[in-house]
Amino acid sequence: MAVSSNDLLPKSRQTPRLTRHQQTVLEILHQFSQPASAQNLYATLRQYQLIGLATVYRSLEVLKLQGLVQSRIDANGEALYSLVEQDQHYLTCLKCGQSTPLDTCPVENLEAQLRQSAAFTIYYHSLEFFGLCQPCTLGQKA
Amino acid sequence: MAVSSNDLLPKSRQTPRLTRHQQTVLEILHQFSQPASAQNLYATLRQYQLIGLATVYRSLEVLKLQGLVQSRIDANGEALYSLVEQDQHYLTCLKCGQSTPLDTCPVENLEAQLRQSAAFTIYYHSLEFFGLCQPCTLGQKA
DNA sequence: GTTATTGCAAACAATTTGCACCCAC
DNA sequence: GTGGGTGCAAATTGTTTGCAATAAC
Repeated sequence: MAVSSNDLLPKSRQTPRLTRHQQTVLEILHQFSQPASAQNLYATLRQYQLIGLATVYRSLEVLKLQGLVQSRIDANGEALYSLVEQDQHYLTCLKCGQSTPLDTCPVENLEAQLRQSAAFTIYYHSLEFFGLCQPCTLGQKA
Repeated sequence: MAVSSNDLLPKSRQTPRLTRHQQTVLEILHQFSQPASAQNLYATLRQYQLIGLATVYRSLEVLKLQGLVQSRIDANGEALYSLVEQDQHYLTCLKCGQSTPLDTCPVENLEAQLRQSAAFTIYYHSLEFFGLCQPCTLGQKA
């Protein structure tokens, strides 16, 4: 575990006081290069320390409220969590459920614009295109 | 029920053969101006005909696969369904969970661009900004 | 007739909650 | 000591599935 969780805290917003568990959750998320489910995080965290599944959920909830962690729901209805620094732009197939990350972010301008407005404090955004991937369009998959 | 469900079918894609229930689901969704939960749709449909909750879910699943209906998960983890013609751009508060629709769509260009590529058939997209609304930023709510 | 669709009830699984215990300050 | 954080197990709840009855063609 090479990364100190302090490195993961944004300087801009008021530094929250995080518990040990919350910090470890951040660290694990940082080590994962992909969004992970709560159950997945739980299994991983268990290797390092005694922790309950409920605590994982509670920690993720706190971290989301801090704007440090974001989540999206995958094709199985399971929530996938990731650090807000990571991409949230996907092409998602309605049939096979596979999500392919997009490298372009076409909304940065609007986001900057919205940030100006005092009416809402933006932490992050999510953009997803839904449809059929090529194999599913051709009827090759379930 | 003034709207025939045939009016709700896009001419572009191959016309799917919809069951009576699936058609009624489309009609109800059309009457609702806002996204509705499956349970909500179920209650409404019950006023018109005998139908099971499972059938509502199964119908929505079929309609989603046709690209006629889209869903998103609200703050309570409940799926909200709507016709694809309707907006899918929100400002969502992480604290109180309220979603405010945006009127601008900054991604139409990219979507048109992506449609060119044969690698993915786009039905619709969803764009969501997450953060705190003004009352929650000021700590006035929960 | 054959096949897909349906309603109902039971099953499922992810998430949340109650509560006693423990730790930090 | 006091308040929040925690683990565990039970409860909750949206959604899915098994299956016999039914409708569609």
